[in-house]
Amino acid sequence: MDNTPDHCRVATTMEMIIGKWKIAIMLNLIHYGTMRFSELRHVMPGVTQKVLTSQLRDLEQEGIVKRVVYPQVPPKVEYSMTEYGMSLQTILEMMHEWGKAHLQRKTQMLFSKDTDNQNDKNN
Amino acid sequence: MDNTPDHCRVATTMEMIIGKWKIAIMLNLIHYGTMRFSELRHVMPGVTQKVLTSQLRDLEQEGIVKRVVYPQVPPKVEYSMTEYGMSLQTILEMMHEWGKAHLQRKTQMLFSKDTDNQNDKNN
DNA sequence: ACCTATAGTTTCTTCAAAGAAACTAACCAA
DNA sequence: TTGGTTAGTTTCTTTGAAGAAACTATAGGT
Repeated sequence: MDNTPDHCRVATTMEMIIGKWKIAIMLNLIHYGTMRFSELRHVMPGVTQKVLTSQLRDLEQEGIVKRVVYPQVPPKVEYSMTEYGMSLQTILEMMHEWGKAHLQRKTQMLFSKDTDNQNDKNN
Repeated sequence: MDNTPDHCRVATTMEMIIGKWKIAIMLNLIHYGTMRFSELRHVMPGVTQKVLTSQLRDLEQEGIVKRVVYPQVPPKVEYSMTEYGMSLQTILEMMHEWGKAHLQRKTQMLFSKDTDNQNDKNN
């Protein structure tokens, strides 16, 4: 009675955090501690500068990621998880584990499909 | 060295599961056990039939949701989490909790912004 | 003959997120 | 003065997801 419309809003909240590359960014920052912009780009080839920037801005605005600019030339900007952001660590790592297992499961299902007809022959 | 490109793929996997309404669907199914199509629609006003159907199909295809059709007129179709889907329960509930707290935090920040200037007066 | 209920499907439209590619700023080194 | 480095921004295009609204199938009731 008080938990029903809840579900919707919570999902909405999670979406802010889950945007194509945000999980990957956070996992990398948790793993490496602190990273420069170019390092993030390096461990995540496939994301464009524009998108990476905007995802980082989003996370920063939510208080999950901290951005530190060093006034140098060439520029140096370091990103890291805030303490608040770290409250997501367990969830993110569970997602990571679950996702890995899920991929394995799907791969297995592809193989077992091929051998499905000859099921008891091969074992 | 073996965990870097990983992050990308895992995020990709999670995306399949996180699509606008999927978290809400799963949380509801976990909470209520088994639900008819119309019941899902009822607890999630705001989602159209088309979208609800397609999200359910996705979840079904991933082996997370089970769909049971009763050959009746008018039709009766029941949805529930599979055992495999239930392996997401902990993650989903943690997301639920975290999301709730996150919303509260943001609400608080809105209020505290108003009173920020008079900070030590009020306490 | 018509209405109702349930669980969809179909078609058309809209919109935001994402991608590609080029451009910028600032300073240093050769 | 040309080039290199880093961390972006800008512009334009593409794509996919989602929404709105109407249509479908089927049987039982009146």
